[in-house]
Amino acid sequence: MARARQDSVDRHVARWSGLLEDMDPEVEGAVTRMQAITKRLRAGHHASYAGTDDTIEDHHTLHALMIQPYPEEATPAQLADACGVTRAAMTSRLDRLVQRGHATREVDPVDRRRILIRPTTSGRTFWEKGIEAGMAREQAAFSSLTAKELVALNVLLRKVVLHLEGDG
Amino acid sequence: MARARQDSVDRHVARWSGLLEDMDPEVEGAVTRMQAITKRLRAGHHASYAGTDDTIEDHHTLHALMIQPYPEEATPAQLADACGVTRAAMTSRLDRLVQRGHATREVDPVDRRRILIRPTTSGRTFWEKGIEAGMAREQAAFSSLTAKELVALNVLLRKVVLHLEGDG
DNA sequence: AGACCATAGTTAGACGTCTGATTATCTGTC
DNA sequence: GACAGATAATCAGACGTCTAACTATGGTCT
Repeated sequence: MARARQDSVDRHVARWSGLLEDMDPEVEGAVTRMQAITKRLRAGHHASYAGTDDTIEDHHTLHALMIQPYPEEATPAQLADACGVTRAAMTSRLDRLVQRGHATREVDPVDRRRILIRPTTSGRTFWEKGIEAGMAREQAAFSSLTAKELVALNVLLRKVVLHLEGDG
Repeated sequence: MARARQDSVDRHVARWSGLLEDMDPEVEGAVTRMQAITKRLRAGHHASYAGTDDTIEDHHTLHALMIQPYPEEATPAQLADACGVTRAAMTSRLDRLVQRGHATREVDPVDRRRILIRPTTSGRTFWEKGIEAGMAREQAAFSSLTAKELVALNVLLRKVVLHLEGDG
């Protein structure tokens, strides 16, 4: 039976597992690997916008807008929740998005405290191009897993996420 | 056979999988779940230092210092690599660490361009206390998985990491 | 020795996010 | 109708990181 090769995380965990007797190497390995994978993906996404006026944050905001139940309209608060950032952060994200012509701000005539954000044609084009490239990078990152392994991975991750979400 | 319950990621992926025909829901699910898990862990670590003068970054820096091959001595460049931040960022991290009495800066007498960082007694205490609490949070996050499942998870993640590391 | 390039650390300025305060609008109650 | 409290968005100030430029020291080659 072929023993799997060691990755950098195995070496990392081995180095300090001796110092800490109550450490679970499998937990530390899982945490460290997930951090490494997500960090790598984030760096890849970010790098793909280098040299342009747009950023990965712009794209993420626009993505949240496009997949809303009403895809042509959302409030800053909804987008902030969808993106997992504060409303203050969303304000400055929207400043950029509007300034670059990817979205519009409009006061809600029904409730004038609210602002309605809508994508422009330019915004939709930007989103579509970016989403394809982003998915390609993510699929490349997981190309070493078979379809079955990918399903198994999600079964395990889903258990963790459900637990973190409070077991509902 | 019991169908696993849906988590928020299932709903998230389902909502926009209709809009994008060339999306792989399993890849998107794995990416989104890993991001959710690491983000939650990061928030937990960060929150555990709220109300103190120390930060999770201080602790991470000190951790890198403690697990170096020569655990009582490292250069800023080594720590920056170990922490995955730039040297500029490490400079300001070390400013804080030294100012708070957790580490010392010393010019290397052999190569006077280099600075040697060493932990103080206070730094070691801070590291030990934090590492225990941090591991407890991580183990709690993965407590819904059995030991076998945790191993299986790492087998899958290791394949991904090895691939990202260039297959060596 | 002197010129040249590489290396280690720091500094300067920008960016994105955060917390907490502020302004404007809506809702419910007297 | 007026007032108190809730809600939506924004603003102000701080923090941590980044890139790029800068200073100081070490190594190499003629």
